Amino acid sequence: MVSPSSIGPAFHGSGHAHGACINGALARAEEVCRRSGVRLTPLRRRVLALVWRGHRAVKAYDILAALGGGRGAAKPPTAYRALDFLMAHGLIHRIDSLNAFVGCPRPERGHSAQFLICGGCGEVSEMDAAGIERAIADRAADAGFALSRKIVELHGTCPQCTASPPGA
Amino acid sequence: MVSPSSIGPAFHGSGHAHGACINGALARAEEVCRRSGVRLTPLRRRVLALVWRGHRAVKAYDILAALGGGRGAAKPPTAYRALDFLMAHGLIHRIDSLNAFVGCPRPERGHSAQFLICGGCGEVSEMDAAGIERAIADRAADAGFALSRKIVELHGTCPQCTASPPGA
DNA sequence: ACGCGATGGATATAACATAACATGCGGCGC
DNA sequence: GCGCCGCATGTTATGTTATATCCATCGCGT
Repeated sequence: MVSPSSIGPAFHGSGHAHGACINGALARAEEVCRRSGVRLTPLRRRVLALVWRGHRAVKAYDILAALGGGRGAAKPPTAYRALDFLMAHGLIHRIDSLNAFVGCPRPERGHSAQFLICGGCGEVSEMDAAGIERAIADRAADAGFALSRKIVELHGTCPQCTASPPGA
Repeated sequence: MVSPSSIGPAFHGSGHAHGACINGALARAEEVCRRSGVRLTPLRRRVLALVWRGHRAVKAYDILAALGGGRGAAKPPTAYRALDFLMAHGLIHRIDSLNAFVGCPRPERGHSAQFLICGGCGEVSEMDAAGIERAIADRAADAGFALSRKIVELHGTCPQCTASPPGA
């Protein structure tokens, strides 16, 4: 194992038992909401599960389509409201460079994260790298700039895709 | 001059002679295009000047509106094509978290930049901080991740706005 | 004149996001 | 029980951002 004690930029590849990821995420979400005294309603739970369908970033309109396919189709605000709630409670993150959302593996901790985004398989891995945080904080301090939101989205190719590209 | 040898996270505040910024940017752009053997057409030049109207990020549809106000209004592809060209040649950057574009003060150098974005005045300052770059490269290497595009967008409040908030 | 590539115009539509208002439903005081 | 309140969701409409596709034009080499 590369990074035992951090979130770790571990890419999952194609063959892992993903059900455990989803169930774990839902359980952590229940706990977070219980502690904050807010309600993880069935709709919000469904949306969270949809975001956790994989380790890729999911688009709002894909959520929407999955919520209500046919006639009684869900409308955009339904999805966006649930997503806003989940973001407000740190259960998901928005990836601005993709206009998409990804589940947070550590919702318990208020954190500012960095993301590795593989252009091959689409997988998004969340890090909490102290070195990057520190470098950013130092440079902002030099500039007299008071930081609020730090966006670090790193695009590239994950180890698995470097070894065996998806197209090959 | 505040930061003689670096790009410097210098915020300009409200009172500086901005014409020089625009003219300088246009002159650098001419030079970059000349060297690359591509054409800075009148349209592209106009769009670049519009992006440089200030040190804030500018939205594509604001460009569009400025291009053709009335009946013979410019159409979206006109603006996006010019913006794509300017980005391809490093003359402007896209700020993903704002869906907007900002002029690059150093188009000569291929660089990967970080941005400080003030929520008070809207000013965007470009940095090229070696420490941040290094921390990111190190962490990506640890993860076996091959970087291509690095997005670092830091939201907060600039020194001027910290001292005297725009609303006050 | 002819072909060719680059440029930009025109039309249409896709993709992403929010405003404003209506409805349902559960808790709570009384 | 009843009225009221607040939250969550549904509904309608619209605003914002971006792209696909096809076509007209222009400069240029031959």
